Amino acid sequence: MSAVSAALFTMGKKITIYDLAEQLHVSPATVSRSLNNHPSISTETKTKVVRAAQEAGYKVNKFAANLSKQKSNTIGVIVPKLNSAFMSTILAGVEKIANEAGYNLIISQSLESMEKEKMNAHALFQSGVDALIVSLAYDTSTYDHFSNFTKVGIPVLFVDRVYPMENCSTIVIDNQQAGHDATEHLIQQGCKNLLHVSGHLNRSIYAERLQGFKNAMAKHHMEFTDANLLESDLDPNSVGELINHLQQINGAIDGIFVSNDRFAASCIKELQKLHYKIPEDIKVIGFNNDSICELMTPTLSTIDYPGYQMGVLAAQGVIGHLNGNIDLLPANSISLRHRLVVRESSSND
Amino acid sequence: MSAVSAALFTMGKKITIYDLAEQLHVSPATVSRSLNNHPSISTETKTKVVRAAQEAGYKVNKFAANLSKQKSNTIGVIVPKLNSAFMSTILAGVEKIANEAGYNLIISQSLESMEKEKMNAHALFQSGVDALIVSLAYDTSTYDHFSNFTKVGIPVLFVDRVYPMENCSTIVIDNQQAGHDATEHLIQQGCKNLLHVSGHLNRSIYAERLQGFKNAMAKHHMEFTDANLLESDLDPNSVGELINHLQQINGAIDGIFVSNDRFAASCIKELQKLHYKIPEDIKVIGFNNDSICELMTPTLSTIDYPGYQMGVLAAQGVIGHLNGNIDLLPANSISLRHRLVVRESSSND
DNA sequence: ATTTATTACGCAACCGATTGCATTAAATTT
DNA sequence: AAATTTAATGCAATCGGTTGCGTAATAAAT
Repeated sequence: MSAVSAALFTMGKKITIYDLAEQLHVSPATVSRSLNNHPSISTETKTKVVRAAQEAGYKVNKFAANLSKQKSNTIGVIVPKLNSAFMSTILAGVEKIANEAGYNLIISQSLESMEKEKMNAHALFQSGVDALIVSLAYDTSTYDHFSNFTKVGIPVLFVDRVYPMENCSTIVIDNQQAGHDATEHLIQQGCKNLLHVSGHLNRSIYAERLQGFKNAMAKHHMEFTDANLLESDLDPNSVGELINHLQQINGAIDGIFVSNDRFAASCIKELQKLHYKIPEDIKVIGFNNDSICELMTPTLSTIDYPGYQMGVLAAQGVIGHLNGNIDLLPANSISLRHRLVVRESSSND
Repeated sequence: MSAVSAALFTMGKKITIYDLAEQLHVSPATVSRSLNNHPSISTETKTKVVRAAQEAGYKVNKFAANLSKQKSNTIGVIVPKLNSAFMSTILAGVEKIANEAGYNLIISQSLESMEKEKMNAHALFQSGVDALIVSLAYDTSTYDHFSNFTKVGIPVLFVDRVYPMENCSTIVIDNQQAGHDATEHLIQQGCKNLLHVSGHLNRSIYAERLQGFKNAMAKHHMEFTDANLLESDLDPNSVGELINHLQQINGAIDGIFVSNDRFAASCIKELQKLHYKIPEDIKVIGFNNDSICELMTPTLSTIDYPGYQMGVLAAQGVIGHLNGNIDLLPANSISLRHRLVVRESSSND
């Protein structure tokens, strides 16, 4: 390292391509092209420039680069809640890929509110993200706040909590089949009187799981009535609703399919307090394969749900599209495989 | 909305201050100042400009604004893992405040590796973040990658997994006191033979908790030996080490203080498999007050740990500093209150 | 040796907003 | 009425890269 550049470096002075250009007696254009490995620059000058840049501790000014390229190298993400096991798993997958590809992530949470989701979407739009990955809030019912993006060609990709918008791909699992599998499992374990504890049915994932539940019942000649369904916000504080429901219908429920492991865990805990034996009296199956499943007593049967994979795919999808590589986004919907995981809470022995 | 601006709007054409300037027969400077509510612009023109901007669907180009202001309105965050209950809780707090204050968050995870942490730090530096919030990786042992920031005056704030760097504030709890409290609780419950399962001791939080553990033992005239300590990576797969340790020391451990609820849960589960009764044979206390504590059987005693608050404070700290409001950053260290939570896993009855 | 391709690089406009320094017009003071 | 403030706005440079187009120099073709 030369004395001069060492001095500049330690001084923390931000050096620009103009500085390099001057130092090397070439034009800023040449410096820029060299740094970006442009074909029309000789290998000789290229290496010269690159080395000088290194020595001088040169960093591109992203603002300037973004401005002229009209591209931010940033992906926006909106999730309902950051502090949810499942969502943070998706995020971990997204981050892994984005980071490897040199993309930044701007992450925001809607806190399950459409209003905040809108605000986040606008903020991200302003920030000039190159793509948007979204998992919808509970109560989102209009979707205009995403059309800003699609209108100007910014890809929007929905993950898990999806909505079928024009030109937007979705990454999901086959929730209906999964719901069916969970339900059929309970039936096969001998349950005669089923209950499905669902999330808000305006979110398609829950509606589809319910449909799977109904299908499985029908398949096994069981009649579905209101008594078989409890729609919940799946918040731990709402466990009381389950107990109320059980008392109201006054039927001996012997199998419960809960659309979420966390809430299933809370339910089991509460049922145990009321001296129900799980699985002897009531068999329970959850959804997600949260790490909590194996830590509970009894361990919780569930549907394994590839959150990390979904995140990975989402990131690969948008980045592949942006970079013009394998472009998954023309695909309307990508559905990942789920898996029934049988544990103690639904087993007979 | 005029026909012209409506047309522009639907066309998705990006309109600039120059467009507005032309349309209104004023200079771009006036438009810019009006939009930024600069005092030297008459109220009349201000409202005129603002309204026109609204109608035209004008959005500032952040790249350009960032470039000229040399400020990104973005805060960088590096956490060890996104998909950790505790970290995502911190993040939720950070996001809440940042979002309210109009700041974006660029989040990245080090995956407990110093190398990735370095790369993330550099990437964030490149991205021109205005501030950096960090929770350190397990194996981080050098800290130069943060001095780039401090050198050019970008505030760096450590949360939870901290390191005392020149000019960097930290947000923590009193880990030593907390470790002491947890330990003393076990002693008061009658435990005579303690074990502390710690995380890597090169992370100060774990070293401090261990110190608290030692202090409590000393206070109660118990001698600390190697048998009383198991250093672990706290990964669920490492539960075997605990069992090995118990067999090796061949002493009837009757109280375990685990430095992390998740791992405590795994330990309890494993101990139960080996027919230990918790709490009768062995009392256990964890750390964090993870939501899992209340879902386990037995419910897990722990130290309540204000993760969300830490996130909130971290964000408020850097933003307050950046905006020149209440500036917490001169404070070397901010310590939040912890709380002993006694549940079944450590109770006598 | 002359013409035609290639290669390597520089010029200068551009991306869109910000801001110090005039400048003009209106208001106030002397 | 002349001089001085004050208020409101415009000029033009600046932030740091990027990139279309032109050009000089060298190589290849005729």
